[in-house]
Amino acid sequence: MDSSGFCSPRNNAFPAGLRVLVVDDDATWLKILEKMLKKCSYEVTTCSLAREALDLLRERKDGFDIVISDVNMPDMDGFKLLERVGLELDLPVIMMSVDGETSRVMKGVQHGACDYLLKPIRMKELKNIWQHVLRKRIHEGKETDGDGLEELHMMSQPEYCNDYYSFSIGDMYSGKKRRIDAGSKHDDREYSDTSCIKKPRVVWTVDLHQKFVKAVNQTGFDKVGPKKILDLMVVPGLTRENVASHLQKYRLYLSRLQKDSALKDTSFAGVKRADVPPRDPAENMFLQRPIVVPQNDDRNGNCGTSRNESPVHNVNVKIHDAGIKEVALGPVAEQLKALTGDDSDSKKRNSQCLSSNYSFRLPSTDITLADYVPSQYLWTTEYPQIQCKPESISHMHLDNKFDHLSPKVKIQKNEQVNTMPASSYYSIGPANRKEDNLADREFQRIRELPQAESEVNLFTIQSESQLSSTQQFGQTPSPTWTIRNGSSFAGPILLEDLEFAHRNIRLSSGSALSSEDKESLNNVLQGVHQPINVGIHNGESFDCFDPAIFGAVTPLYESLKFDYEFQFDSMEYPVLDQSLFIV
DNA sequence: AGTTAAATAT
DNA sequence: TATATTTAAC
Repeated sequence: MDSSGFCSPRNNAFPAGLRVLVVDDDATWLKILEKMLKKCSYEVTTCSLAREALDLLRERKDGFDIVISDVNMPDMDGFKLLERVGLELDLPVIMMSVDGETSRVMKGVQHGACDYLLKPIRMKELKNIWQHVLRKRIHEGKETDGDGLEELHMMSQPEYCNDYYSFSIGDMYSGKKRRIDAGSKHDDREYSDTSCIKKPRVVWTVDLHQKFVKAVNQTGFDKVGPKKILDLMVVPGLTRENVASHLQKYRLYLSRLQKDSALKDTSFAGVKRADVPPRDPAENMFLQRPIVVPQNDDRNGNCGTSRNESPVHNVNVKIHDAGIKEVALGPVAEQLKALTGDDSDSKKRNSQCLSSNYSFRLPSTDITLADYVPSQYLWTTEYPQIQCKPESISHMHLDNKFDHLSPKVKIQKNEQVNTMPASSYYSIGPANRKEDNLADREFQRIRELPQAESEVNLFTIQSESQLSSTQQFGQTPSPTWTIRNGSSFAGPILLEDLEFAHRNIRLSSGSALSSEDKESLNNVLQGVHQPINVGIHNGESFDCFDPAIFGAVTPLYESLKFDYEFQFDSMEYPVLDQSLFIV
């Protein structure tokens, strides 16, 4: 009604401040509640004494919209206060206490409490208290038009204004206000029923996911829980449930990888993987490394899309001052087993199976990238950092000014293995160009190869560069890479396959390819469902960040493990889309 | 609180 | 239709 500020026209602007009076003798709780309520964009007044509260309410008759009061208070029973308020002011009152003793709750309700909250109180509970105000008004038939309703509706999506954080959940909501204009169509039931309040969906941007992974890594993979991650992430508005959900998905993705790799192992006749000395499971976290990408003009990290567009397109990527863009790398398949171990003593066993040596061998023929690269895995980042999912390829073509630099690679849509990121965006961009003689030589070689042969050599060459990379790491070079034709890949892990393929694509197109080369690449990558513009451009470097190698390179691994800001000298060790798991 | 699975939204 | 995310349930 008019008496309430939050409902009146003058308070049209969001966030509308529902005026809440909090009464609690416990100063700590008072503080906490105040903070939480303010986060909800409410106008908060606190009071440590029931009598004081009563006085305040009487004094400012129309100064509050709702009262939240603790049950146990020294000077006056919370129920009494409740009674008084109900009698004198007819304001909705929410009672709260630490215990949920039925009789108390009952009493509270009987005395007219519109709700009974148990401490600790969650944000979402507070967030929705406005409903009580509205409901009461509606029931009293005092609301006139839908004016107040719409305003209230907006409040269901409070913005968390916190200067401290670079972004808030509010920013991540897909269509922040998408529902508002549709408000007129909603019927009253939606507003009077608590269960109808829809929670804005959290969009797991690259940025957010990075935080997530970082948190996971900080704790230790086998120890993390949603709560811990949530705390570590420090993202206002994000809930434990959100994190739990993401974690679930993450694990699912990982286990899928594992399963696949296991399958491949089985079909891997003859060659057996040599187990490496077990390491601390805690070590077997996701490998994470920044992908360093030269940045052109897009410095704000919003790649190619504006806030208004579908959230999925809104990929946030951290950009360093130097104009470097980095994207978190996801997990390496090899290390997944630790995660998904379902048995009690999984730790021990995991530590053993985690880091195995890979020995691929391979026939160097009949390779079809299409067999190894599900379309979902295609990264589509291009120079002026444009990201899009496969379905949006056409857009990208339109947008990509550097289109001509990238060969059009067509990839066949594959089975749905490891499709963690159906709607994921890979930001695999070109790494900084640093002199890589080896790479140059290889490019050169590719260019010189006859077309037919070059197809085959894509892999061979890769294997060599791989080898050299390994050596750079001070590793014992891994055996020759081998790829079988057909659907069975000699390698142990799918992720690797993908990465491998990726690398090869990049390798093959990383240099200024001749038209023949492009053509041949197209031939290799045939079977097409959707034309994909693989974001490749000149100066791309090679990636040698391979699990096979990594598994054995403890030192390096260690150095990377927790260091996300670490400016990886990635020019040498280009990147892999471990960011596969970007949602 | 952590997980898992069902329900929804996109 | 397939996924991503939220809810509910264990």
